[in-house]
Amino acid sequence: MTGRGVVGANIVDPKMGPCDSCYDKGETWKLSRTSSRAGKKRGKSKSSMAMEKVSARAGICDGLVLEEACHNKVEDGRHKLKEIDSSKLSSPQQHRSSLKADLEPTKCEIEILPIESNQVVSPSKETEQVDGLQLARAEMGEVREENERLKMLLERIMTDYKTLQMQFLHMVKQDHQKQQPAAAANSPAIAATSAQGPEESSLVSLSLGLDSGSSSSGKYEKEKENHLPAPRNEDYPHERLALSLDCKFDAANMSGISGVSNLPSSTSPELSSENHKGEESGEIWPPSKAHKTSRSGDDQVSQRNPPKKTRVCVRARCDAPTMNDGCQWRKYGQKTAKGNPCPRAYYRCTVAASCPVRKQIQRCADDMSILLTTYEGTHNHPLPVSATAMASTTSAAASMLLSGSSTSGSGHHPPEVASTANLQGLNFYHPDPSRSKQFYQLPYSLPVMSSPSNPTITLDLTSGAPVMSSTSSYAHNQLSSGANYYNSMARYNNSSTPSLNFTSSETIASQPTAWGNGLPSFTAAHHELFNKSNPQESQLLHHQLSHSQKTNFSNTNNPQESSIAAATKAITTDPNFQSALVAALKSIINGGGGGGGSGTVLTLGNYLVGGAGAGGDALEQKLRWNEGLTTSTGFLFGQKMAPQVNACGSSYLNKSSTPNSTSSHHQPASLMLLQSSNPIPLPISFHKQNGANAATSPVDNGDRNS
DNA sequence: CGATTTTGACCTGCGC
DNA sequence: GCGCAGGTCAAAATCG
Repeated sequence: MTGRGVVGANIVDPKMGPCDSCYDKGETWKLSRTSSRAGKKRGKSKSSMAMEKVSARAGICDGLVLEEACHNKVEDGRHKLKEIDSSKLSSPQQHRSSLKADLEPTKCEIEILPIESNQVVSPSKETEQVDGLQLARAEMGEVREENERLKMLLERIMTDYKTLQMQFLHMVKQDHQKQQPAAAANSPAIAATSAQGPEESSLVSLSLGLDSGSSSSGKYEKEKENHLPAPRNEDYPHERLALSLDCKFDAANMSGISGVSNLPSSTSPELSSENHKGEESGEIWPPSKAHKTSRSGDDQVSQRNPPKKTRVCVRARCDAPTMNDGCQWRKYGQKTAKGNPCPRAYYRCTVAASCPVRKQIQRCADDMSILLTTYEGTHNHPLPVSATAMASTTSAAASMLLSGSSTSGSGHHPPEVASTANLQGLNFYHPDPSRSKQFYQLPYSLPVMSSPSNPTITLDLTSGAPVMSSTSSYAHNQLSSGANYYNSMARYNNSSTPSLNFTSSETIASQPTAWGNGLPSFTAAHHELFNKSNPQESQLLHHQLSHSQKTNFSNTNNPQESSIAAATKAITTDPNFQSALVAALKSIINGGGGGGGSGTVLTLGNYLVGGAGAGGDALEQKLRWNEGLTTSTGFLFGQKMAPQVNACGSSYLNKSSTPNSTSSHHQPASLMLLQSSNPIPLPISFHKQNGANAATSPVDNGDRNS
């Protein structure tokens, strides 16, 4: 659910496909004319491997159209491998011909064959060829693994697609049912025994005014992914509600209902807000902007950029003027907002000229060390790797916002009940009750939504701040004020924690309307992490945790403790899990760090591991597991840290300061992997240490803009 | 010199 | 209708 846009950006990169493809093709043809046979074969196998990858990716990008082709490739490769193995390859010539048949595209084969037929094989060359064969085999193995991974990805996408399809069909069915009001309204028994089956019927009857199909399907999807047994019917009320995570679907449903568009489901805040806004779908941006853009053509804009209303506010401790989220931003305005001495800066994304994403940055009035970054919109371009974490996070948060609004349906919960949640280990809440108008308020039924102009959801990333997502916390915080806000959060954290992280099984008891039993919640959380790593590692992690949770969950009276114990056990005792997690972390660091050169420190709770200059290997070496570590969920985000404690020393806070003066103090990045446990959160965070080249790292160079 | 930031003016929505 | 506040624009200033 999270980071759909991000994933899409990575996979459906319009630049990547063609470029790679062309390059690979060129390499293939060039290598086909070289004299070194082994090299030729290696080159060819690589190029063909790359071509296969490209074609497989293209299959994904085309929305599974080429799924069958990918399957065929995989099967074909397997078949050929078997042939190679079974033939025993009596001679080098046979080796070559077999490999050629396996590895080379037919085009290249035509060129090579004449050369081969005229060649006399010497003993030295023979060994060379054997080496080449071994290399080729290894490469084939890589190709096969890659194909397997792609296959898995395709399967997952197919699952999503099927789920979507089911939901769509269900919606259509519901529409039909609505058109027969007499039968539907007067005979609930009929509905309960409809062809949808007992599960879905129960879902319908238990619905809080929402389309049930989407959630149920989404639930099953999650169940599938978790390899969990199908839940019992009596669990469905919880699970039904827990499905608020599947906001994409709800959003899609809503869009269908409102007739806004036929766009596929998306987690994009714009789309969601569009759905919320209904007939206001033509509006893109705050009024003034919308008016101006409408002058240049409403239709164009509305098609290209859905309206942006949903906001995601990231609240993080950051002494630097801005939080590095990986994107490039250009400041276009600054305003002193009422009630906050610190001015608010307005940025727009400059990665793409037409990108509608904007953000606002402002210091928290109560705590100058806290930076409030409000994102609005979704990037319409491929994102830098370093930007995907934050993008996916905000997207997920926006999704949660929307899902909350959709699942609340005809809900009767007080606003504070719905206004706090925890997504992927993040804390969502209204940071300032006095300004609640601006912040996330769940509309209680779709048709009569009292949607604020800019519904905002806040992610509390203030490291060290307690997890606060409970109703009581918020209620209390509404009574609290100012600097005591977080203290009150800490105090009330223990009472009930309907958070989404997998430690919060207590949710069931304390707030059944929140997030269900925690297992799927944890899945949603750690998927974020897993998806950034090797899928196999992801699966391993996934399996380990799921299994541990399943095992311990039933044996403990306190589900929360059991979850914690399960995770702890999985983390601390299982070397596979550790290695997988290390690999995942390495993947994140290498792929998403974005800031070159500086060291990486892994923190588990208060436990520092790694050090300056620590790369992946160093991380792996130094990774140790803190006994106090109770959970590990998978949220990632980029954050800028600065050693200099100068809360308001940013250029936009102090005119006298210059970008140089601020950027030179930046630390390249901080990756926060969190999450926390109850009662005391133990964030797992990566801190890019202030290396000598920090100031010249790519991240730092971009900081000036962000 | 181009890109970016600053900053005052302007526009719009909303509450009274 | 008026004033306020949020948001944006665009010319000037600044930076690399």
